[in-house]
Formats: sequence, structure tokens, C-alpha cells
Amino acid sequence: MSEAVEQRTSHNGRRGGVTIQEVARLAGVSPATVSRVLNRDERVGEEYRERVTTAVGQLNYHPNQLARNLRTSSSAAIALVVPDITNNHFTEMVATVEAEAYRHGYHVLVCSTDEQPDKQVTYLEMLVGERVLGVIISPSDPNGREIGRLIDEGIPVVAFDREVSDRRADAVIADNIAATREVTNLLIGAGHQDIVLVAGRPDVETGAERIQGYEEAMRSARLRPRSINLDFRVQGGYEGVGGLIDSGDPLSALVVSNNLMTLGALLALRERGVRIPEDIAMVAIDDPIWASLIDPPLTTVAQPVRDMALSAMRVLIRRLGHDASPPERLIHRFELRVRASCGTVVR
Amino acid sequence: MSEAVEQRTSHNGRRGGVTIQEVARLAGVSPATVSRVLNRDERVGEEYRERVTTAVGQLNYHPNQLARNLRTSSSAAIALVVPDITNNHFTEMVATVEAEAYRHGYHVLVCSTDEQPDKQVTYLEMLVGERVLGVIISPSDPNGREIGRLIDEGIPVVAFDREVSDRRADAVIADNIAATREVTNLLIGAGHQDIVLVAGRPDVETGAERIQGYEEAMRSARLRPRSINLDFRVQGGYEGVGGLIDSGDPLSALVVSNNLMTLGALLALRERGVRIPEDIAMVAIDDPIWASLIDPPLTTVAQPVRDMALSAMRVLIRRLGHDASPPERLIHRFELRVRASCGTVVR
DNA sequence: CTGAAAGCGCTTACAG
DNA sequence: CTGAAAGCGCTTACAG
Repeated sequence: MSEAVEQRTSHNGRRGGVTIQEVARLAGVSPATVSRVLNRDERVGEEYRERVTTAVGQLNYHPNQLARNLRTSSSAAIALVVPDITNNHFTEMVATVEAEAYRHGYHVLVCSTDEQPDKQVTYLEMLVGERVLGVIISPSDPNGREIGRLIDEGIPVVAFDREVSDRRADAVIADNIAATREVTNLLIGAGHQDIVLVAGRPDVETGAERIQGYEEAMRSARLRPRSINLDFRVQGGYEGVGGLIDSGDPLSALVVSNNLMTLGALLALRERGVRIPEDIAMVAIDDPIWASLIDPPLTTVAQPVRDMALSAMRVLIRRLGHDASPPERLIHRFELRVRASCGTVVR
Repeated sequence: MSEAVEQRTSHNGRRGGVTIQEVARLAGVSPATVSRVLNRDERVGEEYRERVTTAVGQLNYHPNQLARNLRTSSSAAIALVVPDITNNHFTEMVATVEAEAYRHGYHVLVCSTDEQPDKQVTYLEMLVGERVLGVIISPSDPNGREIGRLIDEGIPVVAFDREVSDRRADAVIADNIAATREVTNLLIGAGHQDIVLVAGRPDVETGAERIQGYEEAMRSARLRPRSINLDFRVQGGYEGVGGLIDSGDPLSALVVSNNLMTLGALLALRERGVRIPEDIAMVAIDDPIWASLIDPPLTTVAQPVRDMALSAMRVLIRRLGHDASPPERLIHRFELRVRASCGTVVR
């Protein structure tokens, strides 16, 4: 963490560029007036406004954001704190938020916490130091104390996908319980009994909810729920499902908790020559773009990530406008996409 | 673009937090000394150092980065400018850079230009305004005038994947010509003659190089090169390959120029019931994680994105340390991964 | 080794 | 409607 500090201390020699003073001089007005024009202050006279505008043009003046940031004690940055950018789910989210942010003149800081609570703490500390305007977070640790600190400092926080414990944050989440119940019921309806859930970490909210939905469905059908808890990565799905097969325990269908684990599961099954859905049926949460291309096409429930990201940005932008209405909790629904892998469809 | 400006002007009311003055008072030293301790200035006496350190701890002081930024005329941000974050290739790159940046105490600004030159210009202007420390760019427009401006301002630029025309920038690129030649030769060696290249935009460097490699291989074999130029997206591959099949022109094998187009191509082929490799053989540039999972597994040349990203960061960090040695040009090689889709392998 | 003082480039009450 | 002046919170020559 020290390198960045060292670099910056030796960086002062950079030549300054045009300042607001020079623009003021050329336009024959005060710096204050230039500033007002730049900030769209209504009360500047038409003639002054024009003189400033042309002076700005002639000098090719660009305001120093750093000075602005210090003076206003804020920046133009929105921070995105996610557990893992390479997870397609979050990539879509980042892409959507970035496009929206650009439209509104913000820029985005991407912080990947790697599911590590302390990386989250470090990043959040950094973010209050940088006075980011707002943060959208999919927490690795929903209780992370720094979350409250952001809100204390007046920085709005929108929880995405997973809630945070601080009740002052807004939240945009998906109905994980209903979605997992639905896909599990689909397998039960097809006559499966030995259905195992390849679950993500139960200490992560979405993980826990998916387990809950699965267990509800199983219990309603008087079946014994059985799940393996792994981390939400390719490796997790690969090792978990590999072990499951190798154990020889009865198994006729899998519910897999997210797209990365699905990839791992498929690798493990393919290596062992297990056929889907003949030997084992499979359904997955998340609908990555390759789901319809693999053999067999995968039955999934799709999470409306882009819509969720847009919701999150909408709420955040409202908060940036100092909307102090009570925290919102927006719940989005998944969409079932039945394909061949669950064995209920003629191929 | 105006919204961000409006927000910040109304944001001053935020309560300040602990300042360096208060730390100095508590420690019984001057602010200058506190600053020196914080910035690891060697020449501070042991006793002063300790007093400062404990005062910092007691007050839970965090330096205001905004003030630091203005004073040093720099920030701790590295900017990543890429054409499309959702492209797996760039996602991997962003993830790798982010992790490296975190290790070194920088944070990263993600800018997606959407292949639009003017979006690139807007972003680069913003970046000089923000005095980012450095930028890694995969240019939508290699000639974008703002690239030179960054370098003029002393901000190091590393071109990634695609070079920029300004010769002062470093570049980390891949050997696209050799890679495309190699996969094309693989098909030729298997006896194919009607091999079409599903090419990306020829005005993009990587696109042009891939076309070149393909044409070199075809001409060496006295075959007529034929390519369709699309944009590097799923949609491009989908429509392009669909049209190709529907045209009824002779076609026995496809070389597809990147992973998104490959996805599109596969969708188009599947819709039409075209079998791979029996009806049409296929090889692709880029080796996404699903390449080995689809049916049939895809023959690809893999680009070492993570290594490339690490190279880029290494160069950039060196430049941040004011290394003024001549610009580097690091060329990475692809790796051929023969699987079933090219029809040269027993399934 | 340490401190007093200047200053980075803006914005914004405060007067007029 | 406009300007003079203060000040955001640091860092860093400059003296000592």
C-alpha cells in the first residue's frame, strides 16, 4: 500500500496548464465570475457569460478537477465494490453502471474484494478518503463497519444483490428464494428424488437464500435436502461436483447455485463421462450467454442483472440529488428458462 | 455531462473529519512533521515519529486525499480504457490489473469506450482533468489526439492489445498475425479449401492483423482468401455467419476472429442445424472458459491475457517511478489448443 | 531534524 | 449581478 504514496510525493514538477485566473484576465472579469459561468450559475449577465465562454475556448481551458474536489469536498466518482469482476453476473453489472455513469458525467472506480472482508474494509476506507459521491456494493461482508462510516460521512450506499446490515442503505436485490424453489420444483416434478444443491457460501446472503429456497421445495415434497457448500467459483463447482460423483452417493439431479460453479460442475461431469440429463439432470441459477450453446442446453433461472443495475443507478442518482426519503428495497424476480439439461424437455 | 457538476456544487456541507492540524496539536508538533511521518520522510526523529503515530491512532486520523491530490497535483488512480468490458478478454485484463493495482496501493478507474472514438476523447479529457497517474488503453481510436495530450502532461500511457500512433507510449501486444496464420494452416492441413474468415473491424489493429495472418496462410496455399468484416460483438458473428450460410456460397470451414463473434457464430449455426465439424469446421481466436465445454469442444488459439495485463502493469509502475527509458514494445505469443471443432482430432 | 509560511486552483459566503 | 477575500487540507521549499 505504500508505493502509491511514494509516487505521488515526487510528482509535483508537472507543469500546470491554464488556470481560472488566466481565463479571468483574458475575459476581463473576476475568477469568481468565471467559476460561476462554468458551474451554470444563473445570475451571470449575458455579456459576461459570453466573454467567459470565448476566453475558455481560446485558452482551451479545462478546470482542474483536483482543486474542485478539494474545495467542494467531493469527487465525480462513483465506486463499485464487487466480490469478483470476472463473474459474468458482476461484469454485466459493472458494464451497465459504467454506461449510465458516463451518461450522467460520473466516472467509476472498480473495487474487487475477492470475497475477502479485509479487502473490503481497505477499499471502503480508501473510498471515504477519496470522497466518492456514492457507492454500489455487493458486500463480501455485510457487517463491514466501514459501510456505516460511508453513510455517516453522507455518502449514499446502495446494496446490490446482497443486503448490508446497516438499515440506512438502499438495496436492489433478487428473489433468490423463489427462484431456487422454482427450479428445484421443476426437478421434483420430473420425478427426481436425489437432488443435491451445489451451494455457494451460506454466509453470503444470496448463498443462504438459495439454500433456503431449495430446502423449502425439498421439504414440501418430503424429500431430504442435501447440499454441498463451496465458494462461488469455477474451482468450487469443479471440486465439489467431482467429489460428489466420486463418493458414489445416490444422485439423480443437481441444482447449481451460480454460473461459475456451473462451469466447474460441467467440467467435472464431462471428465467423468457423466451424461446430462440421462445420468444426471441439471438446472442452474444465472443464465450466462453460453447456457444455450452447450450440450445439452442448460435449464436456468436468469437474473435480470441489467435491470437491477439500472435500478441501483436510479436510486443512487436520486440520493446524490439529496433525496432523503426512507431507504428503498427493490426486489427483482428471476425468469425461468427451460432447456434440455433438466430432462423435462424433448431434445 | 452536467449532472455531476451540479451535484458537487451543493455538496459542501459535509462535516470535515479530523485534520492534520488536530493531529499536530495533540502530538505537540507542527503539521509539517505530521505530514513527513505520514509520507515516510526519513529525517524525522524517532521520538517525534512515535508521538505522531499515537496521535494518529487516537484520533483515527485519515489524511484527506483530495487535499493531497491538489497539493501534489496527482491522484492515486490508474485508468483503464477499454472498448468493451463485457468482452471476456477485457474482463480478464481489468481483473488482473485491478488486483495488481490494489497490491500497490492504487485504485482503478474503468472507462468503456464502446468502440466510439468520441467516447474515448471525452474519457481521456476527463482523465487529464483528474490527473490520473497513468493509463492503460486498448484504443478505439489509436490516433485520438487526447492520447498525446496525456503524455504531454506527463501521464504515462501503455497501449494494450492495440497500439496507439503516438510513439512515446509503451505497448503490450499479442502476435495476432502468427496466431491467425497458425489456425488457418491447421484447417488447410486438414484439407479444407473454402475457408472463410469471420473478421472483426479491419480499422482496428487486431482486426487487421488477424486478416493479414489469414490471408498470408491462404495465399501460401494458393487458396482464395474470403472474409466478412463485422464488429467484434455477438451480434456481428450471429448476423455475419447467418448470412454466410444463407447465401449458399461454398464454405467448408470458418476462422472466427474473437470470442464474442464465436458465440454469435455458434448461435447462427445451431439455429440452422449445421453440424460442427461435419458440415463446417471451425477454429477461433481467443480461448474463453466455455470453449472446452461446448459441443464440440472448440479449437482455439489462446491469448495470454493475464500475462499481458501483468506486463502492462509492470511497465506502467516502472514509468510511475520516473523511468524515462525508451518506449517498450512487448509482444506475447498465442497458444494453440486443438480440440474437436476443427475436425482434425478423433472425438 | 523541525517549524512557519506559502501555495496548489478552485468555490462561495459576504459585501456592495 | 459582480468582485475581493477567505479557505478547503494538505505538502514542501526555505530557514534555522
